[in-house]
Amino acid sequence: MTVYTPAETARRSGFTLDTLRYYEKIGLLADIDRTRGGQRVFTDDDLDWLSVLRCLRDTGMPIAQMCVFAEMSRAGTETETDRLALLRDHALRVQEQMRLLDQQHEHLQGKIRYYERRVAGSARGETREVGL
Amino acid sequence: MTVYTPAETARRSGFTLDTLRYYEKIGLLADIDRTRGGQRVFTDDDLDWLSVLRCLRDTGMPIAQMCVFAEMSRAGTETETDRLALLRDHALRVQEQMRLLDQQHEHLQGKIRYYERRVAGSARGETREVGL
DNA sequence: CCTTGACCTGGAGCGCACTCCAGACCCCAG
DNA sequence: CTGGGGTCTGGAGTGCGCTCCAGGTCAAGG
Repeated sequence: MTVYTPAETARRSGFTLDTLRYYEKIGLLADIDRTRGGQRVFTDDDLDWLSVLRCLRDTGMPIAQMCVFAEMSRAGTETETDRLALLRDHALRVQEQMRLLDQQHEHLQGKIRYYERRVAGSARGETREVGL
Repeated sequence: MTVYTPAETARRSGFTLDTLRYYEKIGLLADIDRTRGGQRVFTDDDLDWLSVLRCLRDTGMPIAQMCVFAEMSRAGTETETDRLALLRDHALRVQEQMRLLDQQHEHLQGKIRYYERRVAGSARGETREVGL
């Protein structure tokens, strides 16, 4: 069974070491193995869990809710329907986020085209900007 | 020419009144008209500009960079190529953001399907979770 | 053994983007 | 003309998610 040093785990997960320690402190990461001396030892399972945390974080879930999810994951199989509900709920918000991002990206592209026309125009000595 | 009260502008732009004042204070909003008494009066042009700010904000541009863009927009036509460059640059980041969000949304859907199988399974008395 | 770089803890500090507040002023419906 | 809700300013405060630090311990190569 492969294990990883803190630094290696940071590298692989994309979280800083400080963030990993922080996540453990607030209960997002539980039961991390230690050496006799007290240094953390991460496993592949830990990396898998970290990839879930990264997914939730990158999709904008607040840490408080991640803690709820982590807590439920520790609790046992009877929380699975709740976990499912939480994830479905979150997925809806993510979809809304994607919709908005797409829409604003369109707006941005429109602005860019506007400036492209202006810049091309001014090369030919044309004039002033008005509004959007 | 239509004008709007602060409250109406807040409603239409989706920013709070406090945020509008904050934006004016830091220079994202300049030359806002006032009544004799000193109260703000917003125009359609202001609303257009606010929709640009909203676009940039919603796509994750830091306020500092929005200030740069606002500054350039005030400066005159000779900054237009720079404005274009800034927006193109930002659009690239937005595309990367969309790519990541899409990918993590996939990950999330995978998790959801996993729990759907588990929940369906446990209804038939099956057993324990392992890993992802 | 010794060095030296990685790692530990608890707790303070930070950067961002607002958000709230006190105390005063404005303005319009009645 | 008055009442009350909307708005003003300057400045302090908030919440989030880390990030940094001091002062010490650990562990692997030479």
